[in-house]
Amino acid sequence: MGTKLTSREKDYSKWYNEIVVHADLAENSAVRGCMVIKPYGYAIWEKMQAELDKMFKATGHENAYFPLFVPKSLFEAEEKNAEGFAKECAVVTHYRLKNDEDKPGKLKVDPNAKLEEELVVRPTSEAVIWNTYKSWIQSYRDLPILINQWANVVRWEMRTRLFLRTAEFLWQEGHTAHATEAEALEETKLMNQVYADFVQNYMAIPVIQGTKTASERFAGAQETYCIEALMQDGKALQAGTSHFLGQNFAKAFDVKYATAEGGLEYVWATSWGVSTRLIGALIMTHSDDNGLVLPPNLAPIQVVFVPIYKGAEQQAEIAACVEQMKAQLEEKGIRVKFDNRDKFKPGFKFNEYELKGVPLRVAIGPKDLEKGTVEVARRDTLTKTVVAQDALVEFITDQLETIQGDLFQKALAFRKNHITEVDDFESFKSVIEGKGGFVSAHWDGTAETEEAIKNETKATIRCIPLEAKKEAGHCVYSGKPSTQRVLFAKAY
RNA sequence: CGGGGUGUAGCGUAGCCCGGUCAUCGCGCCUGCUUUGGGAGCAGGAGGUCGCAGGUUCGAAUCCUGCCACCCCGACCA
Repeated sequence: MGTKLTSREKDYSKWYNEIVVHADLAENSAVRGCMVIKPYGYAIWEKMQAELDKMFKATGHENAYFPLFVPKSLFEAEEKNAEGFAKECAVVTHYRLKNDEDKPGKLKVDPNAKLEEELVVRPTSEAVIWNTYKSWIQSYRDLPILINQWANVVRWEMRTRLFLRTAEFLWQEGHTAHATEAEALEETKLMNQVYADFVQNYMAIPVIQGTKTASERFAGAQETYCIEALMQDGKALQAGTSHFLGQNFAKAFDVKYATAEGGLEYVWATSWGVSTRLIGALIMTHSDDNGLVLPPNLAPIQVVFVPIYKGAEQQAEIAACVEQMKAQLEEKGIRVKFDNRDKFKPGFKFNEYELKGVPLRVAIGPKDLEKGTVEVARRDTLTKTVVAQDALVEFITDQLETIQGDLFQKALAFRKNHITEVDDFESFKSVIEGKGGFVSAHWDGTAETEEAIKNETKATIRCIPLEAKKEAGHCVYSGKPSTQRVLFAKAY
């Protein structure tokens, strides 16, 4: 606390970091590239987990847990997947330390404790899971398998950033096995839709659903569906992916099932995941220079009461009044905090909860006690309204819903303003460099063009939107014919 | 791994070019009094091997050498 946030225009990255740190969400740990998620940040993640978990269960999935370590031989079984992740794997080579004879009090790796086979710390779990599925699947009666796991994974990224790209991160990964291609494809699309619903309805972040180009696809996937969000600085963020894995993993791990007709077939696979990166998306979508702005559906605290008083007697009087209102709100399922700490002044608390993004703040002092009112302040608009105490529950219920909707609409309007249709490469470059956001343009469908554009502009194809209308056009780079527009942007 | 930069109290920093009361300031922390409707004021106080190891010098935070760590840009990326 105590720091005024830097302006976004000057230094977006610093602005983001300050919100994360000062809003008490997370900080860098002593371990390179890793982050400590602090209680308030974790509470947001828990809320996200709870809502996602409900949605997974509602679509027929169950939770399970698989090991952190992947023996190298399993890891390399699916070649494309292994190749894609090889450069960022942490590897366990030994299982014991011993005293260092040369440096008293220090330890060293015991060379005699070298593992026969190295263990890869999972960057994703397809390999261990498919190796397990092999023993679970014999018949069509065993299918489908619809499993999700909540876990941590490690990807040894060169450059890290709190929430957006940490060396270790928390996520969920769904791994399903199906008898038919059509069913697996349906599952892939279903989970893409679940993600879109969650991110839009709970996080109030508008997303574009689409598929990835071959070069941006998940390593080992035949098709990657994604949701792409747009941050306030005009850069795109991949918010969640759902992969159709075809029979790649079934073949790599030899997972076959007996069909009803007596044949033997490889099973079809999907995997899908979202991570703590979503918290990063939340921050960069809604926050302002006063700090975090949380959508009511996810806020760990939806309403905070701040008392204003002189002396213990008045404090007690106000506390009694607040407790009553608090109970009424909690009865409606609203998450309420009463900050009755005597060590901090009201002004300090006002700023603190703004920094933390609590959607509504209720201030109550002697004047209110007299008149039977309270002052309600909205975090997103920073506006204040005086409300009668007996109308408070209704007012707050209504406001929470309004804020949720307004946040989404505001972000949606911003995104609409930042999707620019472009038909020539000069405009393409100037939009990417200047205004930012998504550029909707024709593309000839080749990896070469995609690569060339990336090299010249740093913009990548974020997705081929599911809802793109078919229209004849010419590739913005090569001039070759194209049938639909795709979305380009600079991305995180 | 290529290119650039930085390491001074819990955090953020001044000083370094030009060696000499230089260890500076802000936030935070502790104590006391006054305060409490938008980040309180005053007074007092605690806290530092100036990244590490050498070297030059009468004298090094400052100059030289070597390490180490971190940050930024690139390649990679949920």
